[in-house]
Amino acid sequence: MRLEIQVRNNFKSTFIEKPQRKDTTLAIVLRQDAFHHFKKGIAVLSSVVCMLLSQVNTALNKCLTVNQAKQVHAQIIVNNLRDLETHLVRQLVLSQRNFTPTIVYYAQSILHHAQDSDSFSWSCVIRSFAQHGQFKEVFALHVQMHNLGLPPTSFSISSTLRACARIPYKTAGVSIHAQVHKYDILQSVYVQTGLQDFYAKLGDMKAAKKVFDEISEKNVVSWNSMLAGYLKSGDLYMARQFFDEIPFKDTVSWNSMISGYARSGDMNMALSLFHHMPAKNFASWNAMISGYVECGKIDIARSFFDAMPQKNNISWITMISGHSKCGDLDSAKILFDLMPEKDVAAFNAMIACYAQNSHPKEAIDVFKELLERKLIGQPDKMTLSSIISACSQLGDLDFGSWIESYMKRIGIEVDDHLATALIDLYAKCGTIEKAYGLFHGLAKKDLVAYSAMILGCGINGKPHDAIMLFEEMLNANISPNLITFTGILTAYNHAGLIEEGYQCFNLMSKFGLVPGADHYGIIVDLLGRAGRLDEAYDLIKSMPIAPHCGVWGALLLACRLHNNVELGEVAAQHCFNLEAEKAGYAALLANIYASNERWDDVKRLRKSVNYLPASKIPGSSWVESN
DNA sequence: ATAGGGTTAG
Repeated sequence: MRLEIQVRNNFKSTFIEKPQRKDTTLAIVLRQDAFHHFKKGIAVLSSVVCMLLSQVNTALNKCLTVNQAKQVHAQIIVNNLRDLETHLVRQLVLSQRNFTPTIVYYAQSILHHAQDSDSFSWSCVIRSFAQHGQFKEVFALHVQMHNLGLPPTSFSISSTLRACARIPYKTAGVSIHAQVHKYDILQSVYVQTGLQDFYAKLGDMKAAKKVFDEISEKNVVSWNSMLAGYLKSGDLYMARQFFDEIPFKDTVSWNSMISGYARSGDMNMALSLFHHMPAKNFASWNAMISGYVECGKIDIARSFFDAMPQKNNISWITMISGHSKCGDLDSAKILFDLMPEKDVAAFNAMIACYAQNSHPKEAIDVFKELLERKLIGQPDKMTLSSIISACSQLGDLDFGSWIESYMKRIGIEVDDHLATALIDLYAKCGTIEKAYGLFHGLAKKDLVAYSAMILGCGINGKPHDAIMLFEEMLNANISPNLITFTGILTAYNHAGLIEEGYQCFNLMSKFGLVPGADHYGIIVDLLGRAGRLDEAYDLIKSMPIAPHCGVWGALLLACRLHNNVELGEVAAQHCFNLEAEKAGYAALLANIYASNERWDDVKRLRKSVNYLPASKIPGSSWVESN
């Protein structure tokens, strides 16, 4: 009993002296203190536990784990205090940063069996789930609550509407609209705004306008949400008219309009609004930066970034990814290193930067740094998508498998986005059956998924599967892009189907696509392997864009296969001019000379090109043989 | 509690 009082007193003093946000040292001390008592609390009595639960969480700012909740729950049961159960769920849900399936499942199961569950408790949990992006769960909970005969509340409704807008799930939202009338809770501004926002987010501006017009006392949020709807539907003109009608514009209104112009590439209008707006905040500056990044004006973007009086994490991240899009890895890394308080999204931007610019090793290094610095936070779906891509580029299936088990461990569910990354990984590493399995399990097969699978079949000796998938994709009205064609042409190439490949290559223009150097490279390879060297050479000469090393390299390889000296020399010369790393090409050319017994040329080449030892190049044992 | 700015797969 004494201990109980002691805990109470100590704890109260902790709670009264709420940590000041600015004084981090004090806050940390207090938090540790609170945690200490929290542990004691579990051991003492559930009434204390209950008090600690609500107050410790305030002090600790999110730390209740499922295991701790289970301990507390056990105390609650033992002491027959079941009217505390939903309180526990609320605390558990409120204290989470990331919702793992375990937590979701556990929270739901307590809620279902709690004796004190009422509309209010359910609503709290629903709201929490909605705030953390658990939209499917939100809707499921809404239905479960309804089935228990509990009436919805204004804030369970507004949260569920938010979820329906995000999933998006139109019929559900409409049925909630009906429920709103049935339970007569349309009077709540939150519900009205939620409804109007739901329709606006789904692009049904007519319905949104109808709800909007019925709101008797419109606040600025209603106006802004409508504005966002018009902007989302791409109707800039309509949006501008609406914007001009807003009686009391706030910063959000201005920012929305600015980013609308910025997204459509009209930076002049964006800039003029930016100058005219009365008070700018972070988002105003950030919208300008991302607008300039989007239209490729990285220097102007950077000047805005540098001119900002204060930057937040989003400014830094936008700028890092801006440099990344231009392939300027150094600038990106410099900014990343300068960034004062990196969060997971900043790491994601840097990892994606390396992964997308063919530096997979560096991507993994940054990932490892994130894992080591546990305070920053856990990797999320975006981190892992990029990392899987990096593994795939390295062909590192072991690390990839580790990633998969890691995802299970920290409770990240494999969505279509991640599954597509894994398809690519398994396909590139030769585990095509696994890739197929994931592909069939996709909720929605989109362009990226098809492209990954087509390429996977192409490089795994299943050209006919690739062709089938390509047709299936066209039947599903998905238009192929340049990357899809890389995949399908690779398939034709591996199958040695020359005419079909050529036809497919010509098909590209029908989709409004201009073949890139990579596509030419594949066709050159295809023709070249078949011995049609002159045709391949003519194709290169007809290219409207400059051929890169891959194209000339393909020709050179074909010349090696068919021992053609003249074209081989031409191709090799181009390769030498284009790339610093000449050893491989030199070895190929030398092989051609050697096959033709032109030993003097071999020696001359050896002198003129400073190549690496032949052991680096497969199938080049010629060096020692003469 | 409703609104705005960023980071993910081929």
